[in-house]
Amino acid sequence: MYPPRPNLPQLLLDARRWFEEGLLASLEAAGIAPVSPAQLELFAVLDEEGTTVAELARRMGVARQTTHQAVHGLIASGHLEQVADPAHGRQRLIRRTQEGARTHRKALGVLERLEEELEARIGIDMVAALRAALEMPWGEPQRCPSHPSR
Amino acid sequence: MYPPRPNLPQLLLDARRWFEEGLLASLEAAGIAPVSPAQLELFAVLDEEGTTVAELARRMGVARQTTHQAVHGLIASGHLEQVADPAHGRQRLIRRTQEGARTHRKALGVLERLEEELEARIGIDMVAALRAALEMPWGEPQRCPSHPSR
DNA sequence: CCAATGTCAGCATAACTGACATCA
DNA sequence: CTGATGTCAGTTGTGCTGACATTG
Repeated sequence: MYPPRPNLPQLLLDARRWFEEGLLASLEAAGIAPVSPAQLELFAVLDEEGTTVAELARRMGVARQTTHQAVHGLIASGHLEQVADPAHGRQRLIRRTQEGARTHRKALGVLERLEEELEARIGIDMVAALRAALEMPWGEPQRCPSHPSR
Repeated sequence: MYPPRPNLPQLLLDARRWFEEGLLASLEAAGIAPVSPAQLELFAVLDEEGTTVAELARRMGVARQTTHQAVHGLIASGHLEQVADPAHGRQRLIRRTQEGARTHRKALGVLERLEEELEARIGIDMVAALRAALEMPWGEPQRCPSHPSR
């Protein structure tokens, strides 16, 4: 074994991949119109009433422009639509279309299944502990000085 | 709150970012020659004796070509070197240079610190539980049928 | 011949920054 | 004017696949 103790970032990435792969494979198998990982992440931060692009960007923690790109793709594929916000002239709300809602439900369902499957594999309390740790507020990623090289 | 219960892939990604950002910021602050995230991941799977590119690729779970790219960059920046494997003519072993070893140690040190910092913030047993859950063998990401749309 | 390896080249995705017009 | 927003454009990083020569 090369590292006596695998590093956390690596483990986190692997875990995320596990979900991503399962999700994409399942959606594809279900004949859902192809949706990219980034687009799926976008669905997760949507709400019913409709939201602005800038707000979505904040929720995802990425730049406005990045979100814009993903939204654009989903509008093109018919999952989202833009409607003018009656209250604020300049803003446009992003909402799911019927098809978007269908895909969204499907995706959420698959995630549920994957989580249950994981519970079956590593134990329900393991998953609960994982969730609990991840849901805690970690605070800012702080640059630690790391002064002595060892 | 938009989603009553944040989905795991999202949480995993956020957690990974927390480490990534802290690591990169710390290394930059320490005046280490710039290393990309992917290159850092590469360091994690290196060993002392030297390894082939193909082996590194397997350890990282990415394509041989992807690994080759990262290795190339690290050779260019003086962190790695290629030496011919005396035993197998066609293979070339990838090893750290002195500077590579220095950077590696530094990176590992920073990760330690970050993990300790996290323990201080969310509790040492939370982190232990996180590690435990992530280190379990999750098995294949399985495509779950998810037949009923609701 | 076959399989594994190292390598080059091209492509897709998703993040970023910069820039700019618009509107409250 | 200022600030937030929506949008276009360009760039970078990182993964992929395809292709091919080499070597055991």
